[in-house]
Amino acid sequence: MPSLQALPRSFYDRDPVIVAEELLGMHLVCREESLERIGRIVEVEAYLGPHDKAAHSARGRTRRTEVMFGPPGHAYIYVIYGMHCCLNVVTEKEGNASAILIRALEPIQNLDGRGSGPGLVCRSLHLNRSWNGHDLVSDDLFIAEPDARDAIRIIRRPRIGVDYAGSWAKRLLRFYIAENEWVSRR
DNA sequence: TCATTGATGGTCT
DNA sequence: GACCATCAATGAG
Repeated sequence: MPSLQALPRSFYDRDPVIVAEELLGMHLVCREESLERIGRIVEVEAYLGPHDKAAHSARGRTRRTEVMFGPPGHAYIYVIYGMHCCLNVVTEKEGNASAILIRALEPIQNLDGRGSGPGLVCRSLHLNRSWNGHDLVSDDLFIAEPDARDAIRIIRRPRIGVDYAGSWAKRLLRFYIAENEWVSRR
């Protein structure tokens, strides 16, 4: 069994667009009660910060968005439409409030059901709001570079479900792996 | 294949 | 009380 090494905090402390593209193909690992769940990240969206009208942090620092404003390398998990959780990764220095939404996973190990769609990412990993703010530079929830990373082709598209954000809705901030069957809404 | 809708809750005004 | 970074099931074409 190869030992999976959590990516260092410096990985997250960079331009969110760069982090988003490099996250594609990485392995997301969640260990709970000796069960290890692993999914390959195949689809992400970048949210750039308070100036990005589509980002939660655009409405200022609140109880809900507190984690986004914090230091990089932490998990921002929120509930949407009452029944779904979405997993984000905080990027850049404390105060920038940028983050990457993990939209889809390709099952590698112990995933429950499909990992396709931002709500199902959390469901398949058994993540809930108690993980909000969790440090990803840890050994129970983290992202690691797999031993063999296939060459991938990245597709850039506008983000989903953010039509209210004016010109920001048109920006190509959604990234996914070309021709991957686990990507949502191809 | 596309459009509609129900389930469901936290956050902000 | 309105608004959502949703999903699955349904029914019409």
